[in-house]
Amino acid sequence: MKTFYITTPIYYANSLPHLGHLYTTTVADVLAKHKKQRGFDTYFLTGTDEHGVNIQRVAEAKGQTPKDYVDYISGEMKKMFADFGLTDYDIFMRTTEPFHYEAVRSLWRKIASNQTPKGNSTIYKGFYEAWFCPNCAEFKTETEYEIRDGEDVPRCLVHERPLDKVSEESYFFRLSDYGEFLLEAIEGNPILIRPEARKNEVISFIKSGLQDLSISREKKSVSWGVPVPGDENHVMYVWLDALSNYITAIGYGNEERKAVGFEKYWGNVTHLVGKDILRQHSVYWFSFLDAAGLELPQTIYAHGMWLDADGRKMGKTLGNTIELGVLREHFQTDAIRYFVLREMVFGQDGKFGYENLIERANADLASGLGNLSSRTLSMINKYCDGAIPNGKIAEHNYIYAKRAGINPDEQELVSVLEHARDEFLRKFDNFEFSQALEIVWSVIARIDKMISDAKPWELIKDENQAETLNAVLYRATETLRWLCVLLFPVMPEAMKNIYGQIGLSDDITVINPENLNYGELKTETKIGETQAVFPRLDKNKVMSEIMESGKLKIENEEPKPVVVQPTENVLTQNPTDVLINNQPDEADEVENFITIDDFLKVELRVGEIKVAERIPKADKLLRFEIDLGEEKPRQILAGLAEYYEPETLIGRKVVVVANLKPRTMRGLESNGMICAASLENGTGEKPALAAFIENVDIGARLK
RNA sequence: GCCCUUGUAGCUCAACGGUAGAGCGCGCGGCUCAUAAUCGCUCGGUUACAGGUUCAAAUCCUGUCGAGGGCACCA
Repeated sequence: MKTFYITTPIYYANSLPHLGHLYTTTVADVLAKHKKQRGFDTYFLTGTDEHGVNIQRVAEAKGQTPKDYVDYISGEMKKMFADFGLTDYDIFMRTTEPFHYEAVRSLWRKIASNQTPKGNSTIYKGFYEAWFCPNCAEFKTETEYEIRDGEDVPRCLVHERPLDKVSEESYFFRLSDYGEFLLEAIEGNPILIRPEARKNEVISFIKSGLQDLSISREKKSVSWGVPVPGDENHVMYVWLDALSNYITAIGYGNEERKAVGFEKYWGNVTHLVGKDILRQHSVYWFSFLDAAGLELPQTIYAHGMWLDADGRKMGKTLGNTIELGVLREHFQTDAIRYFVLREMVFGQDGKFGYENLIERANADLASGLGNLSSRTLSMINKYCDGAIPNGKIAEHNYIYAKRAGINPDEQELVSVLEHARDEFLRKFDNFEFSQALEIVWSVIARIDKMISDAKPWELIKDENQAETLNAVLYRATETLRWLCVLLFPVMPEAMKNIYGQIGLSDDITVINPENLNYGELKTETKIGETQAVFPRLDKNKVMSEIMESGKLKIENEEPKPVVVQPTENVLTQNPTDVLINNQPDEADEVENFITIDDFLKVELRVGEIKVAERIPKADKLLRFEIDLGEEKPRQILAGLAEYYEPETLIGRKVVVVANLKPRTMRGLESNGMICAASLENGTGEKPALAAFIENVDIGARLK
């Protein structure tokens, strides 16, 4: 039997679930359901990565044991998955499972017993150097210390005291011997790393030279991890422990999971990862696997990140994150699933805004698929006593069918459906979900058009058209049946629902779309009770509710959690090697202060508007000449034309960013920026110019 | 500084080197089975710019500019 093994990253258990977790897991769930339908023996892994110094520290800060803490986080993750219907995973992997300890230790031994492609030992003991703050009693990472001008020794950000350079014993993996092996494996295989652009990045990273990788820490500095076999003074450090979950979960190196079937699944694994952890999943993971004498994965696919509706990165500070609570409260799970697959070109970054989601749900689901189902079934109720009519047209009635604009031969529709189905599957197999869905929607449009052309509500009045009417309704319903099967993995609940409304009761989860045959929908089948599957959303109403809940949330916000940055290995040169995770998480976002120096870079000055006028053919721009106490007034352009009459601004004193890089707009150079309070919540309210209550001198600097 | 990707309609995206299309949105008209739905029509493009190769370029090559990303460097 063909097998398919799909994994999400195991999410690092140091922060609560967010959109990135939901997204990757959703895609994996869709793929798993799809492959199951198509007869694959499918295995779906997700879970949490639960070791490491970060978790140890967060737990300590909360006065918990690390185990209690990761139990809590993984519990939250499972709850979130359940909230969004993501319950079909075969294992929720946790690296704290005893079987994983056993297996990863066995993997370590296996690797250690082998040699690198260049005949060296794979693992050796060395030293790595790190900066240690005695006051904190902790090693400090790049993000936790600063190097001041003219100083060599970094200072702890907490105590501002110079750090000690401490040399610590560590085991290293001889990654530097694997460059050629990796290049050969990756360059020659077009589907090993996808998409192509990411593959190129990995290749160029490898070509720039690989350094050996520290894979352990002394137990005295990091205790929360898997002990190194044969040296209980060390625990494994991050990657070897975390990545290996993909094999330990299916039975590598342990008895407990053996029954799952490492042999049958491993050759057919697809790893979904965020682009931020691709390198670890390729360079490190492939090398570990080779060192253990194991096959490489079939495909590792790096997907993009979700940006906000304006294309900016999401973050706490910008307040533009998508809140899972809001999604759950206001949107159908199936609509979210559809949206994330339809809206993002898989592999590229995508934009996620509540408004876009509402628009998609209304246009494609409510008006599109939902309405087609609704109009078709309601006509069957009205015109055919609620039973699927016969779709055949007798030859002597062809003339009437043609008169109604209907091709008497259903073969034309059959080829359309078959072609759409084949293309859909082809795109799906190639991870082109967005395009696959587009194809399905072109079929919906076609059936809508068929109905409009045939006008069943008129056919019913003409007894010569009885067969035409039946054929139209049969064709529409049979198409719906096909669409339910195709779309089931994407929108499982809704498609089951429509499938049931058509009057079908077999198990849609195992209907292979490849085997769909036109005409298998049985005449005389009684259709089920019809109901709207996709509710239409009132955009304004939903948006204002979301805004309201957003405000409430900010008021009730808990104090910020302790900031913990990932610990880095100082010797390896990859400070950005963050843990298994994807999407920016809260812990990364908390610290976002600027220094006084940063602020002083911005030269804010008081200026008086001398001239203000509209610019021909520019709807938004106004041209100003503003006196900043310089030789002559500056020309500054600002997008205020929609909100202010230029005349009313003359003589006003405003705050100007005086050292902004000049920029040309509408052919005019702008030498600064006028400061105004802007309401960026999309309500279109007018901005307010910054002003002073007291009298101020022109040119005065603000600081 | 080096490298990768990308630039097509207001927006999101298509288009083996062969007549630039679709969806959404906008405007007009039709229809009533349906969830203010749906159907038709219209509007919308010098394919970022400049060269080159070719019978033919959105597509291939070179350069410029813009966007995103990776690495290095700096902080």
